[in-house]
Amino acid sequence: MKELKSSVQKTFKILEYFTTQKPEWGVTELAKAIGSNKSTVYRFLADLTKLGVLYKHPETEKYSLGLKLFELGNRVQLKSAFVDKTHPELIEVAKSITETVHIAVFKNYQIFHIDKVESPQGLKLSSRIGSSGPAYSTALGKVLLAFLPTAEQEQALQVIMTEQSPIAFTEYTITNRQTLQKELIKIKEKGYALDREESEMGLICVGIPIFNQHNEVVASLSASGPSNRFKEENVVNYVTTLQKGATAIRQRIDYFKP
Amino acid sequence: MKELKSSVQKTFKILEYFTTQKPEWGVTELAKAIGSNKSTVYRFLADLTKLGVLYKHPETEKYSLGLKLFELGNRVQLKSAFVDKTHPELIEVAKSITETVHIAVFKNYQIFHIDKVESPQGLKLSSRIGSSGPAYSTALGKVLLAFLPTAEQEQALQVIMTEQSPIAFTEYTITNRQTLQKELIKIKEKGYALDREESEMGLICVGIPIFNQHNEVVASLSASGPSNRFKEENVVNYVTTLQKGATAIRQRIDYFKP
DNA sequence: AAACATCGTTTTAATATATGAAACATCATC
DNA sequence: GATGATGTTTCATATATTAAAACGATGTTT
Repeated sequence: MKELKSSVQKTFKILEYFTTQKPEWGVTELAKAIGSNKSTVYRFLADLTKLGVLYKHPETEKYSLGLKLFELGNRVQLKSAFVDKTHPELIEVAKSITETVHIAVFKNYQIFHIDKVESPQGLKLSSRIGSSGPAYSTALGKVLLAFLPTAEQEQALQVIMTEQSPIAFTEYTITNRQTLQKELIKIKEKGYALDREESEMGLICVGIPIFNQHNEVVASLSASGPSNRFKEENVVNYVTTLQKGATAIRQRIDYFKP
Repeated sequence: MKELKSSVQKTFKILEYFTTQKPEWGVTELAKAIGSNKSTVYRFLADLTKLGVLYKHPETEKYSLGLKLFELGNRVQLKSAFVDKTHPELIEVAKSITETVHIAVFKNYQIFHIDKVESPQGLKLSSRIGSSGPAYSTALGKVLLAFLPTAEQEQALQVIMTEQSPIAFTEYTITNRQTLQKELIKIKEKGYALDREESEMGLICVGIPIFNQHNEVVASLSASGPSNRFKEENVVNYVTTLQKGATAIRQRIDYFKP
């Protein structure tokens, strides 16, 4: 904590420790994890709790993220001006496809999941809304890359290949720049991206771009399911349904740009 | 800003200024509004932007709430352990009722909207997820109050009547403690609350409680619509459908307590 | 039941960080 | 090209933040 200059940074460094994997922390525990003084962390937690940013469990005395963050999170424009407007359409698409449907945007050279509607069927994905993931190994990511303006795509590929040093999650993951570039060209031609077990064995995914009324890619839409259920011959139908959804979304979001 | 001691408080005081009504701010403007120095606010905004908590529009140079808050907001347990699990059920209820459906919890003696599914029909409410509102003038609020343990209800009524000094939004709004208390008893007997234009003229609302597996009220569920469409004879049907939803939700949330 | 841990909380003086006035930069508009 | 409105940087000063230590409460071990 010595390296951090401003209290603002310290505040959010603390909040970042409250993850899905570890949503509850005690003072001492957290101070140890952050490598900071106990009383310093104590004061931060106390302050944040008073504001409702953290919640202190009456019995366990452990802290977790509070309603204030839920409140602020819902005020973010991406949520109020995009997700809220597109969600009903997502429900429609999911109903018609009967597989899990996702929307993602491109952020920091990664995909950022902003909404999903889960398949009513047993097998589901476990992606979290508000979570990030690699762009190179997913249909959502590849399609976002494919429809980026050339200069931006160049730069994105550069960053992905150098700073992220792609990991082969499965034997099908594309980790090579040339291969990815060719794939992106093909995606742009076909209008959709396919991910056949590139990020996880047994998982298949189709993704299409969502354009705003300036014809800029603003997000991508996907359907995904287990490989045994996700038949080759359905892909065309999925794409058609997704595109119908994308068109409807386009009407609703005006000139939105994330 | 002089009165505020910790930077944590200053940070969230700043974030609170980014509302739905005014989601974008410039430095000078915001400094004036807060009553603080320009360069101080500038540094806060710069720090917050670097962290992704705020977003600085490339052209307008204005600041707005950023994706980091969306991310953190989705990690709040109420969202990940409650809303995510209950949302599909909400969709079902809304589909079957064909009116807007809401879920709220009780917080700080107010109702806190945590999820909604809008009616596909033209006329809609404009409540925001993550927003608070009075408990005494809504079906969601009255039903939450009605099923509170006696001691807590006492205290809640006390706070509401003294600190909130109820406002008569319409001629039907209950602003009197005795009247409200009688109403709560009736609600508990009947098992549901009705709001006939008590918070807004032309708006009718039915609400029922959601219990967890310890039989504690954890939330309330409502259907609402314009008075011309919302016929008396449908209320029973609505209640039945809502209760079916509440039962399904109860299964999914285990012993959740907000 | 005494001794020992472990946790949250409070206190303190030392110091690092936040502050605000002023100057500067950039951009419109007049 | 002067004027006024932005955002941004600088710097001495004031002040909030820091960390060690002590405290109190609770639970665990011997």
